[in-house]
Amino acid sequence: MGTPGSSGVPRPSTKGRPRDSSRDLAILDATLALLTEVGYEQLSMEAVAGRSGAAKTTIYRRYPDKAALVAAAVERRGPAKPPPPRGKNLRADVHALTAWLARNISEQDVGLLGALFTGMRNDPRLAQAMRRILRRDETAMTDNLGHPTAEPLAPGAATLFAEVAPALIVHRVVVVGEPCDAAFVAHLVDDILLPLLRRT
Amino acid sequence: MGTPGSSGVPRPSTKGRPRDSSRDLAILDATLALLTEVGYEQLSMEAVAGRSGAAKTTIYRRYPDKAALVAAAVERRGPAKPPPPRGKNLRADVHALTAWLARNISEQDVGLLGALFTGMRNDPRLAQAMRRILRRDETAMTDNLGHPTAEPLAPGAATLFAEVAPALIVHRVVVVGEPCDAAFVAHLVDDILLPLLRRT
Amino acid sequence: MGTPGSSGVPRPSTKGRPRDSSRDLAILDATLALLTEVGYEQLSMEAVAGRSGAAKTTIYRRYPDKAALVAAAVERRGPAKPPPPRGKNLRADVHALTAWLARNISEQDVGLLGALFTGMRNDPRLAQAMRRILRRDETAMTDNLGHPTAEPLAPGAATLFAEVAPALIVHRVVVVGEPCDAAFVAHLVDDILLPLLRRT
Amino acid sequence: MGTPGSSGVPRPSTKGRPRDSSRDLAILDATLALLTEVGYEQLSMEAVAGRSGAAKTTIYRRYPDKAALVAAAVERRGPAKPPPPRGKNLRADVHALTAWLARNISEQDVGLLGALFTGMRNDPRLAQAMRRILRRDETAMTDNLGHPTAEPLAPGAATLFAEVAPALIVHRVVVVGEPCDAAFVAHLVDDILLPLLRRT
DNA sequence: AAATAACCGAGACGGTACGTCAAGTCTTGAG
DNA sequence: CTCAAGACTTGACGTACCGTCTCGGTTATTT
Repeated sequence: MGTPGSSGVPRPSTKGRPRDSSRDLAILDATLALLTEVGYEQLSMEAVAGRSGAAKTTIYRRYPDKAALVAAAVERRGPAKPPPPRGKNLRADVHALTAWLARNISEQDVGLLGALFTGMRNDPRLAQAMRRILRRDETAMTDNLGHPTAEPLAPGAATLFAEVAPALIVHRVVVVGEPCDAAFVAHLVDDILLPLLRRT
Repeated sequence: MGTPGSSGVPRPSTKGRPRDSSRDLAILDATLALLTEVGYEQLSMEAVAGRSGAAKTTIYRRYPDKAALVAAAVERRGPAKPPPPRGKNLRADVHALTAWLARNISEQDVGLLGALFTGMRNDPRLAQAMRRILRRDETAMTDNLGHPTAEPLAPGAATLFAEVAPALIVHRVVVVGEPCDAAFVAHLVDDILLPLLRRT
Repeated sequence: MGTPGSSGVPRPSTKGRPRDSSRDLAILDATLALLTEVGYEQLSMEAVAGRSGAAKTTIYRRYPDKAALVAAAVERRGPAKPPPPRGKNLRADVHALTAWLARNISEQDVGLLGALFTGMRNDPRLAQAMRRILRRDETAMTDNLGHPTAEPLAPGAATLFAEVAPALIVHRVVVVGEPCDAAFVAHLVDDILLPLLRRT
Repeated sequence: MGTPGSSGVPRPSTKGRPRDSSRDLAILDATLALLTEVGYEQLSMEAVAGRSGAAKTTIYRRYPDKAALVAAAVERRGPAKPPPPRGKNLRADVHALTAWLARNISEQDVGLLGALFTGMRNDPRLAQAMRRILRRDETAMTDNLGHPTAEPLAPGAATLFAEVAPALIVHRVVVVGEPCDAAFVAHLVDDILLPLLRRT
């Protein structure tokens, strides 16, 4: 991908002036900020350069194009930690997890989806990377679900949760166009998720 | 929106030379064709003009910008008719409906989502229009579900189906990035949809 | 030229509804007004149509293009009458004539020159027409010069005056870019015109 | 004006990639060529870009609009050198100078006048620049007139020549619309210029 | 009186060119 | 070799007029 963390291809090349790592931060910070401000389509490389104080060359030396830059910026942010389950009450745990997920997707992942669409057409490998990031965030909660065994769950319940909950939240935000408020989260938990987790 | 299909408000304006409806067709056809060929982002007004044989001004007279053009092009296409339920076997009916929905979304609605993202930032009313079209397609099947009563369903089952099935299919295509093949449809029907429809 | 006054080619055609002569006036008035307001280049047929209340078709039915329209508008204005010579004092007569000419050229003919330049490239016959109008205005004063014989003049003095005076005034306004004020007129009369008229 | 030739103000800006001077040449050459081929009105920025091989943005980076581009193109051409006076025969000197001037104006300055008219309305400072160029060319001959003193001349004779000769030549070409042939030059010299220069 | 024909307004149509913006590449000088 | 700055090509944007072409409707003359 050409990101600094990647190992092989783009040769960190021991000779010459070393890359200024403060530039990495500035670039990715500016990208994230602009991404949430104006969205993916309206985000211009020129604006990233301007805000970060870096030259366009410096950005293009690191990332081959806009989509890669956005991918790197979002990847760096890292998977936010989901709230740990209390373990006593299954509904409370699922509800907390769902609410946290709804907030995360609404606030952060929407911008990513724009990048995904562009990337899908231009460079399948890039689309793959975007998907990996999105999936990483979505599946981050799988591990913590049902561990302390509040209640016996069907086998594959965690996987099922990780499949259904994000899908419905994304659909709500993007296609339906209404916010993931408390009522929606409750509906999601009580009418869809819990029946599936218990009965499967 | 000013699209030809809209009633009343934008004054068909009896004065002056009437619009050439063959231009409408040519423009929308070219738009749909290019949309599926190159996707929303790569679709340029210049290309639409070129392929349709219409001048750019003729397009801009009808639609204020690219997003409105795409919205109109997709709206015209109309909601494809879902397969009618046989009524004997609930699983067979749900499966047929889901498979049909998966095919439709994979083939047609993906391009729309790109338009939706751009429209969300630029013009909320446009985003609203795009959502309306997407929802219209998604809810088209609601009416036909469970009518001949193959099996007693939970109240609100149809609504629930219209909420969950499209969400998971879109998520599969866009975020997961894998095709909605037979195995996935079966999984969707047997592990998620049928349990919800029967038990709620 | 296609102007209503012209005799031959475009057939006033006795059949059918006759042309509305009020449209002629409105069109030519609007043209003259816009010509002085924004100049020849910035004058658009659309603006003439808008201001005159006539449709573009109505204008193009009368004049084949912008240059012809402007030519007709200026021609209609007609040659302003130069002041009659008093006859007693040659210098006074020449001065009055020159001052009148300077005013006329500054105020009216400047717009024409733009049309002339366009016409020169596009349609030599049109350029010819523009020149005829300009020359008609310029030579209008020839007849009245020196008739009551204030002073014996060289043969061809009137022709010489009609050749030199307009040339210097046009040059002053267009190329030098300074106004034809009293000082310039006096210089023109005393240092150039009178010596030529008396001595040739 | 921001033209490359201007000193100081517009910051040559030592930072960044310097402007490619070969682009300057290509652009101005193409402009001059097209100017003489099709005239000012028909000269399009797109054509200049095409012929010069430069992108439109490269042209617009240097010149704010068409008139400024034309001004720069003409300015670069520089004042053609008038023929040096032989000094023996005043009439021969004046005739040579006049013939040279007639040729120059007919061939080159006519296109400039079109630019001047547009510029006059759009930007007075630009019109000023165009006038400066035209005047520079016209007054280029003043210095060489009468220096070797072929014959005693009236004071201010050179200035008078620079005022009258160009005016009559421009008028002949533009307004009268007839060529500055040998007969006209002779008439100009013998009937107008020499009497003025000798007697004033 | 009816038919015909040219007129008129309005405005759509295919074009050409405009001047702007952003993308991604290239070229300088400095470190 | 990196960095900031900015010039460069490319291609699309949305706008303004051009000159032509329907429309529905309006006068006139001719049959």
